[in-house]
Amino acid sequence: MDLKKELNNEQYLAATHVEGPLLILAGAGSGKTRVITYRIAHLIKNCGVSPYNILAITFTNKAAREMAERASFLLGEENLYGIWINTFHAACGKILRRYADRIGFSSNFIIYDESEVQVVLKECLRRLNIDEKYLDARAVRNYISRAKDEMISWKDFTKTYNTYNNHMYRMVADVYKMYQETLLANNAMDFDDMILMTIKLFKENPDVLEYYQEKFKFIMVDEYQDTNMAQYEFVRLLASKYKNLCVVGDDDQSIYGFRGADIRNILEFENEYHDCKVIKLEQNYRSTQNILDAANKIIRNNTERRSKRLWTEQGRGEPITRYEADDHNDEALYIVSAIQDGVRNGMKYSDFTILYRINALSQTIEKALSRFGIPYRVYGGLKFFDRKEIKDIVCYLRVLDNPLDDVALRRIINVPKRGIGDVSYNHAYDIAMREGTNVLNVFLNAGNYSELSRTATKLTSFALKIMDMMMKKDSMGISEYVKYVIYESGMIDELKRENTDEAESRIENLMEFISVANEYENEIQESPEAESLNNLTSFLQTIALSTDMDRQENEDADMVTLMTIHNSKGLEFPVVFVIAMEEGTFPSMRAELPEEVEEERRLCYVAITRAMKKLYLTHSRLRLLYGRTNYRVPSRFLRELEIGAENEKDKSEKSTNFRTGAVRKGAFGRVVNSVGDVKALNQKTETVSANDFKVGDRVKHKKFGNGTIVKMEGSGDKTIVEIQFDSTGMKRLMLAYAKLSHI
DNA sequence: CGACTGGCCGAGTTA
DNA sequence: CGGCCAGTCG
Repeated sequence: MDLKKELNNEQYLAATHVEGPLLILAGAGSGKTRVITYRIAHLIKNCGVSPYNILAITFTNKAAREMAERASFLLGEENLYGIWINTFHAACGKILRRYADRIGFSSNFIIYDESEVQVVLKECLRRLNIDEKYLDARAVRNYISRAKDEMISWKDFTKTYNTYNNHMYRMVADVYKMYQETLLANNAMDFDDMILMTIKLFKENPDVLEYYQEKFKFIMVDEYQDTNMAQYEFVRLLASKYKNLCVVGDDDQSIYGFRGADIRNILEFENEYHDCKVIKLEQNYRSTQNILDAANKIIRNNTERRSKRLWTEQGRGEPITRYEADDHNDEALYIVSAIQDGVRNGMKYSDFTILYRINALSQTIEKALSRFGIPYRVYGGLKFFDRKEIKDIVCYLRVLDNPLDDVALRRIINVPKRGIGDVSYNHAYDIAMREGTNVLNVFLNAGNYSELSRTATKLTSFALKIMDMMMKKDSMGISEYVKYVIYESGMIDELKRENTDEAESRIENLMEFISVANEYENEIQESPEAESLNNLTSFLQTIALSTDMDRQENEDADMVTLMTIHNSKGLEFPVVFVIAMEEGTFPSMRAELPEEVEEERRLCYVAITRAMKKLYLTHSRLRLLYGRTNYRVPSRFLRELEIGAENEKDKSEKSTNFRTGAVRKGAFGRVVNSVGDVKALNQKTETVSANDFKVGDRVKHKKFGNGTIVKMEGSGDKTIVEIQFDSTGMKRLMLAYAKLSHI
């Protein structure tokens, strides 16, 4: 490991900084993960620091995993034994499990996801007689979450807002209080609480804080610009003894203001730690100069930032292409053809990524991709762990882990349908409260209560089934047990009886969940610090902190990727499409204040800097969104980028090769795109005319093989042919792009 | 008492 | 266009 050789000068200075605070301002693509991992390696190998004394914090599991992989590549896994490379939430989770009793929780506490939080809040609103029309659960959730980001407890909240005597805030304060009491009573925390409870633990238990301060003599925080006040405080407490704190971030990539990220944490790091060293990484190893120019052009419109300018030793590369579509379908078809052209020229599907501001925009693209047989995967949207069947099985496991988990119990009480509903549950809940026992216990003895007489038999047999499953808990491994519960619960039988495509896919998801459990088992075996907790508890915690991005299902599969810009942060792709660059969508119509628009602009900066070789920016004059078709105005970001729209007439030609950025007179009257590859322009294939084909013709397609045209729609460039292929079935293709030939 | 259906309202980014 | 709730049917 020759640091001098493998790092540039700034990277080297950052990686070899050992003691005292260090701020690394790392521009997009400047090799920041590289610097962190080399610094870890340097500390351990050259400075004699024990891995046990190192804490590295990231925001996503994916980033944590990548960092751990790269560090063990440098040092070998055996030399990392005892290091913590975790997300904020996972690190706090580990600490809290160990000391939960010090703050009034038991160590198998559960983490509520957003939908469970909503359920609890709705219940609170109902009990407080607050009309949801005036104050709904969503709004309350926002108030509470923002308060928690700033470490404002319900007591503080009440105090502060009492002085304003504002009716709305008073109500929020009441809900906040009841919400926290409910969580505590259920031995549950929300995501925000995990950080807050750890801070509380530290503040109330100096011995615990001291222990972790000593343990984590060296602390590193990735994506520091995304920290909120609570996370800042967590880090500050841990680092306050040795001050060996290294934070890495980029103020230009701060895009989580809406969840409380406070950009001041990074902008004011130097004031907070005044003897700190600051290193800027500006050399970019990811993108071409054209892409970086665009990024610089966009971000210079922001005022609240530290100056930074990305540069590269790579050449100018491909010009950036802007495409103005007629409508959302046209936009999708343009992307499809650009991808098909790229693939025809030797690129892989996995080289292409489509980024958008909001999840709803993936719909049209998905339809077009599947229509043309292009493999793709969508991150986000309806997430795996949000699917009904997955939540159901998770709730089964939660009840089996902790029979007092009423929220989970309520969810599975009628899954599969067994004729028990809310009314029975509520009766049982009241009885349990009255008698100081738990709901499951009441179910078991349902025959003794007149309120439950009608459903008593069903309730008792359900409770017995749960008890039966509980007995088997310790006799098998996690994945085996998960499988057992999935079948034993009757979920599979019910789905099989439904016999629909949807049920089929739910069964597949449940099977996939078994492999999630399987993966967990494998990871646990590799993990140095085998958890002392029982397997089920720890498995449940792990999946509570998992997201879609973390499931590495055939990661190297050759597929086009679709995701929101937020999800794309930290990733890179050869070809990037940023779609729906229109006012109201990007920037969002909700961004009104100047600082909100600046955050949108940073988001645009993030999107642009994901691209390595080629960047497409698309927008449409018409778009169907939320069930309405509207006229759209091009995004102000396109104007700031000074890239004119492509000429409509050239659509079919231009799509024949992805290298044809070409010079075009733009909508803003300026010629900006640099000249494309002339050779590539000349390589374009001759345009296919609709007149060359008719229904019934036998044709050949490069990918799908031989087939028969069964239908033709539209005319000219827009002709769509439906072909029954001999081996691959029915496909609908754009004639202009399908490159068909007669046989 | 629970299941099912129709109508209405709302529509962002996330660990 | 879709999720959720209220009202009605079984």
